[in-house]
Amino acid sequence: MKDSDKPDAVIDAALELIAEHGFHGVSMVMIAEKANVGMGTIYRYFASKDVLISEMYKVVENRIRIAVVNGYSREKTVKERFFHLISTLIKYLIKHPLEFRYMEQYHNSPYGVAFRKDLILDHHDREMDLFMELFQEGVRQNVLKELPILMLFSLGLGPLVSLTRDHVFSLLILDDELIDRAVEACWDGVRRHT
Amino acid sequence: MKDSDKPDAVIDAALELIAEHGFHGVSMVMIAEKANVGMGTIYRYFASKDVLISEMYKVVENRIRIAVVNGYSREKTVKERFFHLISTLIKYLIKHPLEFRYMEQYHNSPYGVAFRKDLILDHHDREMDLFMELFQEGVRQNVLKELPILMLFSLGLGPLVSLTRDHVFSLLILDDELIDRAVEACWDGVRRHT
DNA sequence: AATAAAGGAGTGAATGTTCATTCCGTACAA
DNA sequence: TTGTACGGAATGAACATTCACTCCTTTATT
Repeated sequence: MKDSDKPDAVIDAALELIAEHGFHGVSMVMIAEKANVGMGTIYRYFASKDVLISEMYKVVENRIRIAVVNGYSREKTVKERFFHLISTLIKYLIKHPLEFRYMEQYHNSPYGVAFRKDLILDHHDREMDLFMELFQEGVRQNVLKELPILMLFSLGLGPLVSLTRDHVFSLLILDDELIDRAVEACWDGVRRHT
Repeated sequence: MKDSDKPDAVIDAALELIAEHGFHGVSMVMIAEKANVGMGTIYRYFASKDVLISEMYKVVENRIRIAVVNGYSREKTVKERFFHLISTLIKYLIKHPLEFRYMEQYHNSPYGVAFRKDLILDHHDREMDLFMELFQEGVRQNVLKELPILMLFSLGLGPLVSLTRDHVFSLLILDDELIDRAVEACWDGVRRHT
């Protein structure tokens, strides 16, 4: 065996199980079994279930950031960048439904609440900062509506979450064309109408 | 004592506790204590914790429906109706943050997933139907974008959830003017631009 | 009207189960 | 042989649910 696949195996197993059954529907035994690992092994790498869950968050968040930053250029127009960010994000999440479901659960749990405050108030997250920066620039250029940044954020990203969820739960099938039209609609929501 | 306050007391206590600590952060003992009721009493009215949680959903859903339907008239234009529905909904949820938090948790839990499918596929929910009907009419009149109804739904209501959450967690203060501007922006998202 | 019996709402300690976490034994590497 | 990664049975705490009991109200009986 390589220099320990184990932690990764644990994270992958946990991701799959939690996406399906929720944080509290999944026991450490279930995770250990799915990962083909002993109970004790999990605790060698993660101090507790809570720590495991938080580590998973960081892992997923990082994967998303990497996907989204790829191909992003500060040289492009605000509109182009907006389109790139939103549609890349939707496409990534649709391709990785387990990660999407995991994130959704995390954000809507007691973990997520405290986290959310830090995130936005302390500006610690680089992915978020990308959006902040973009929206700020958009407002400065009179391209976007003159609203609090956080509101632009909700207007631009709120539909994304809802749409992705519908797709993940097969209530709707988002193909590339439909995604484009959705992003166009989000853009209509945030952009300034002369 | 009146003809049994107990079940209501249980629901109110549970609502408060669950909004704060999440489904699994709340034990039946905690609920009983907060409601000033014996453990066994809860089980006289609700067969299990799961049943209690589902009943609570129905109660909250109904309160919301009543608030939203009030003042709604099929005679008004699509735009007027859209504004009425969305802003009434935001205002109600801001006024009842416990109910908002409860609903959010429910929708993002294993309960909510199955539920969500029924809801949309079986058209059983009257509040939802109000939106469906409105969007359908809007598309027919060429007032709204020609997109799947479910997409219009996400575009119109996605930001609402996100905005309300920001307000409830004090990341943003939504006054009436800001709400109006937010709904205006949502409208820009779904409406057809000539 | 006074008294008794029934019925059922309300209670909370006791139960059995589930789970996170621990800890000790095993296997393998150096 | 010593040390390190691993496994999984054992532990104890927390929890949902039950049940035998206590009122208290309503109804029946005299």
